[in-house]
Amino acid sequence: MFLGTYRHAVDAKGRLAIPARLRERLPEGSVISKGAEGCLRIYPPEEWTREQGEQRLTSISPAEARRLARMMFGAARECEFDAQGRIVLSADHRSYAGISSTAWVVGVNNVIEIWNDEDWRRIGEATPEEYTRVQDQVAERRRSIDR
Amino acid sequence: MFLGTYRHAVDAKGRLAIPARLRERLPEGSVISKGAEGCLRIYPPEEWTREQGEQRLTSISPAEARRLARMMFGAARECEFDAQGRIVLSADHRSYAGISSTAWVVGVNNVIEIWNDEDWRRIGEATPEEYTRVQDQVAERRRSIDR
DNA sequence: CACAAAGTGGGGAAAAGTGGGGAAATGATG
DNA sequence: CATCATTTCCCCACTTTTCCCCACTTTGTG
Repeated sequence: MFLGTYRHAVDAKGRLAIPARLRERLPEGSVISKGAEGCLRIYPPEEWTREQGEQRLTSISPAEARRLARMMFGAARECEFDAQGRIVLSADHRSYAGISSTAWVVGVNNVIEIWNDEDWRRIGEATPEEYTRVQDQVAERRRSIDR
Repeated sequence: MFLGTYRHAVDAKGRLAIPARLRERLPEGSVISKGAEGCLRIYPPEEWTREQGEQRLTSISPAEARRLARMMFGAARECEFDAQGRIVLSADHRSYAGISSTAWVVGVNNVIEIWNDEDWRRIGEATPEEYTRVQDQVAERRRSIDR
């Protein structure tokens, strides 16, 4: 389980230190990819497999499957740490997430997300009212699906 | 698993460097052929073998199957690397894929695809909003498969 | 307060990518 | 069959990027 929010520097080489608390739970073979709402996501191996499953492309895959597979796998990279526990964010990933010299690293239960300052501020600094409203929305949605 | 998108130069001799990250997973006997939507595809040996099995022609094969097999196997070549890790794209392959001086090399799980600038931009590049939508599609697809 | 762990920054070696020259192979032509 | 042109591919040189290593700063902890 990944918990907590951390604000770290991204240096001129695009390196970002992953907080030790989170890193110690990230095994070899983790994957970083683009996530919803413009964040980057680090998936531990079993989560990546669960998400992407076996989207194997063959000569007879339907057009929609081809498009999805191209985007999902093309956007991803294996997550490689240097001796200081940093990963290098590719130029593509940085521009997708709007990240320049700092980033927020956030543990979100089963995955780790990486955000730029501005976007994270919008999400992380919710007022009690917003928090309550969102909670109720999720609950409502669950009920309507279970029915 | 092949991951990531890379933009590389294609020189006057039609040579294209395959990114080291992808190349290190490509054994001897890999095959390059034409793919859907105007891309080129590199198949590792086991994927190529699978295609061979699935596309074996018999007396009862439908016309489209015959046509697909002729196109795909007729356009195929063994993938040969020089000492710098480059392959030579044949004139036929380059014109099929509309490739001149640059190309995108994309890891798509079990295969590698090669695209020209314009087509890849259309298929692979996505704003966070588009990407979020595509991800939701993958999730939706999974749910309908699991059911 | 001291020590250890975590995070930050930069220099330099190694690897990856790019481009071109020229020998060898291929094939066309007189 | 000899000659010339063309293509292929092997080799070398150069540039750029990556990543490994070291050192310093900051933070956390006993």
